[in-house]
Amino acid sequence: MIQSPDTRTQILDIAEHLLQLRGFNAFSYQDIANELGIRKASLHYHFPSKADLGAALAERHANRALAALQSVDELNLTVWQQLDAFFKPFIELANSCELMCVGGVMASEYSTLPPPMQNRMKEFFAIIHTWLTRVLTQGRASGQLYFGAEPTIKADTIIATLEGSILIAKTRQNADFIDPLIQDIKASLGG
Amino acid sequence: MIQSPDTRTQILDIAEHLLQLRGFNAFSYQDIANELGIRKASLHYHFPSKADLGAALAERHANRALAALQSVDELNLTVWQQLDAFFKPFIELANSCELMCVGGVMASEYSTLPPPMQNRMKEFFAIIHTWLTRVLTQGRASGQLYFGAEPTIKADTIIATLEGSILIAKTRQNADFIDPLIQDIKASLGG
DNA sequence: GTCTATAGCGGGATAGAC
DNA sequence: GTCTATCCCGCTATAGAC
Repeated sequence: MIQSPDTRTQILDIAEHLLQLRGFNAFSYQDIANELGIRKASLHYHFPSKADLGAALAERHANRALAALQSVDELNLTVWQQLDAFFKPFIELANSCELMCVGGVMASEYSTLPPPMQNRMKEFFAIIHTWLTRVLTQGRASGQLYFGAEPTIKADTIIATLEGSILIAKTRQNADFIDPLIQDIKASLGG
Repeated sequence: MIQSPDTRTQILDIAEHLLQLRGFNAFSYQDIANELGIRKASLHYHFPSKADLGAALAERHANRALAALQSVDELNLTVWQQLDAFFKPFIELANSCELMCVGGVMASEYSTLPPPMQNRMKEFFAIIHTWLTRVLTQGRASGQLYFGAEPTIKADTIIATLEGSILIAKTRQNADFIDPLIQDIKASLGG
């Protein structure tokens, strides 16, 4: 049975979409209120300040990433399936040609964000980097992956490439390059 | 003999720095005026609207990139030296741990930018992609580079990785990873 | 070309009724 | 929890003196 999400969750969902579309500094409580169909003053009941809203967004995003990667771990997938699961959300964002990664947009606005948002954003990147480094390390040890660099560096390269691909898709309003680019990443891992 | 740049150029220089530090939507005419030591109203004499200023910034950046790459072409460098020259500005931005690439920050704010800025930003990326694709194509044809993907895709991968690296450095406030990451990119080209 | 002064808008945020 | 009403602020932009 599906119950409509509570108001707080709906606010977070709308805010997250606006964050990915425009960035944190370029959407307002008014924008959220318009979409949700309530008055902007009411939003302050749920999130007293925009910094509180931003911190909640960043925290939810880090928590979701951690949970999603732990779910992947529980599925007994092959290394290549694990990597595909990791790539998937980035590929979807690139294919949209308009949405930013929540982590990426917070990184690009870093210096203007309230400190709690900055810290949660760092957590997000630490989570995905740790996970990917571990998968790369295990994959190479088991002989399923072949690459020269240190796993921690390879993880940085891959995450940078995925984040950058989302930007490139926006600059071009076209994501035809994304599938062959993913193949290129896999080739660099011996795939 | 060094003459101090004209006011218009000084405005562009200050605005560019603020753009790289905070993004286009997060700096104001007041910020520029404070740094330049004149009143914000005076800025409108040089750039009637902020959209005009943004368009001038984006155009100058595209022109500079084109000129810089043409200069590299005239130096009779080896392919690897050409690539190093290409990587250099991205590496410097990553090492700053706080400045964004002008192109990258415009890409991340794309949907909120005035159309002339969007178009100049696309030009910038087209310029660097065209140049890098050509160098990769020639380098492989001459046997100096070895890689499997299409040169146009390899160029996308490299540009995405460089743009993403700048983001990663900001998330970590540390760029120790950047040199080995560059080595990893070179390794993917047979270096 | 730079100044003062100000218009006009939209932002985040609060008070208090319901 | 949501409303109306309001406050204060900073923003872009303009008018007109110098």
